[in-house]
Amino acid sequence: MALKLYNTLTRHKEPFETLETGQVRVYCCGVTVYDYCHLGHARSYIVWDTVRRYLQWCGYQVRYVQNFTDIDDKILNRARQEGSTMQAVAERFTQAYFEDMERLNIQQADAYPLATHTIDGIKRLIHELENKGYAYPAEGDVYYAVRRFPQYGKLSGRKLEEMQAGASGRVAIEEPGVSDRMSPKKDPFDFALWKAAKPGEPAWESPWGMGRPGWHIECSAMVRQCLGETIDIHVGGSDLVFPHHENEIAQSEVVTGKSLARYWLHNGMVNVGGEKMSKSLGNFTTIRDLLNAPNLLEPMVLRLFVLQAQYRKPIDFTDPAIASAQNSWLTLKEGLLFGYQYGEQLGWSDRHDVSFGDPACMRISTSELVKRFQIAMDDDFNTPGALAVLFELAKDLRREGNLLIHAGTSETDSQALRQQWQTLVCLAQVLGLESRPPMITETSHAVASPATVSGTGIGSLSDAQIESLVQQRQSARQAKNFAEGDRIRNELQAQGIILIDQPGGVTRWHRS
RNA sequence: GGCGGCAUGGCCAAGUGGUAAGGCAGGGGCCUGCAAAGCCCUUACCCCCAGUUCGAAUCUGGGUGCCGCCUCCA
Repeated sequence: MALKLYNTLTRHKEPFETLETGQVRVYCCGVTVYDYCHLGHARSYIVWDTVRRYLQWCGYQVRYVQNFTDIDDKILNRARQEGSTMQAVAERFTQAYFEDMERLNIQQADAYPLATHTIDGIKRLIHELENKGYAYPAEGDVYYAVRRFPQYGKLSGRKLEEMQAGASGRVAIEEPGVSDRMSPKKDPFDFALWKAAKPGEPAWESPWGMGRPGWHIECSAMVRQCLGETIDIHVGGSDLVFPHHENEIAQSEVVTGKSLARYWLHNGMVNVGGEKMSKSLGNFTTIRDLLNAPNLLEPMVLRLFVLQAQYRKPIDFTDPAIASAQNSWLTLKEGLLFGYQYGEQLGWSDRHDVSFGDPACMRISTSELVKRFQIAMDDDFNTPGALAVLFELAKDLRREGNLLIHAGTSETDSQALRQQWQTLVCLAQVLGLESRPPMITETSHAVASPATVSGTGIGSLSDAQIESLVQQRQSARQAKNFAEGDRIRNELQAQGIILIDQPGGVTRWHRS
């Protein structure tokens, strides 16, 4: 049993080996903070959070670093539009990022370096590149001379000769007189390490004049500063493979003479109608738009939606897909809440302990199901396979719960059920899927002993009123007056009271 | 044009040589006055063609279709 990961660098699944025993250093490319995060971002960070959780569960000590790009043309444009400043825009959307991620149960990184706080490291790196002859200044900019680095293209598997500069259609092919400023690049594939400041833009002093860093260089500087010269895992969206990660490698490896990362992992895109969700296409939905009114989607639905596909494959964001995930989550949630709902009835004496329901305090056996979960996750984080295990546990628990509600008892051993529940809670937590009751009160047994249930909802019937109506219905039914009996049941149902007729003429009830 | 990826039931999705996990949605039956719950049953020629093999969704070759990247990107 050993973890294997698909490494973009080699295009193979490889056994995972750490640089230092028991320690994993991970760098994740973060967002440019100029707008709210959309579902593409959600997927990426849910996936990497799950990878991190799994590594932790396997016993690794994980150091996880993720940057914020807080200087960029898009941020400046937004600031200009709003009559605001780059810093204000960046801070606002950084805050929004944290809010969104917290809802999705994404653990905080160990460090969040900012581009604007890494200027010294960036300048040092550029300087070293310049000294080694890989960077050249031009009109206040500094460029990386891509053709000097023979290994350029090793991550994305391309050769400069085979690429068609400008094929994406986004870069104006430079023709004399067309652009207002001819690029001073010596080669179209060269990229900017440092950009000369335009009037009025934030700028830092440097040996090349007032300016600001290019995009790619910040990650090279941050990895080096926060994690060291070689890290275990570098992750990000598959759209970053080229040129961003390729450029990071070119920058870092020339300076250090060492590999930047052992494993490169890339997540697949979120599609809409078969096309990539992106800002430029305008087909994006922000995380908050999906989770806030009017959708009021539980954040775990989004998490589940993402984890139901293998992380490298594209997923299609559609209404039916979300509806399906929503129902799936309901099933899982019922299982996760099982202990809270039925623990008392099953005689779990520690139900009111603070640690009840805390996965950290649970001990799960190495059952067949846990092994299956592990085998799935060990295979390049096969979360759909892992989820199949969770569903088996949850569905089983749901069945037991139904039997407890409807029959009042279950054949299954209480401790066996407890083991199942704890296994589910623990494994679900590895995937970041969690649910706890909104509040636990002494009187919140939703089932089993109606007399102790307190009706607190506005306009709800008291227990005595309910009992009385149930009695009336019993009488009607005994008199074969089923119309009246059904009328009373419907009336109660409208108030959220569910009646269950049992063999022997006993009617149980509970609030839904 | 170059590089890479994908194609499995109504929808989603695992599975990389031995005869198809799981989720969602549906159908039928038992039980029940009706419900609820439970139980049982139920839907796949794995894009096409050729090949290798005792045996292929899984390997090889050739098609077809879709997607991503080729300096904004998660």
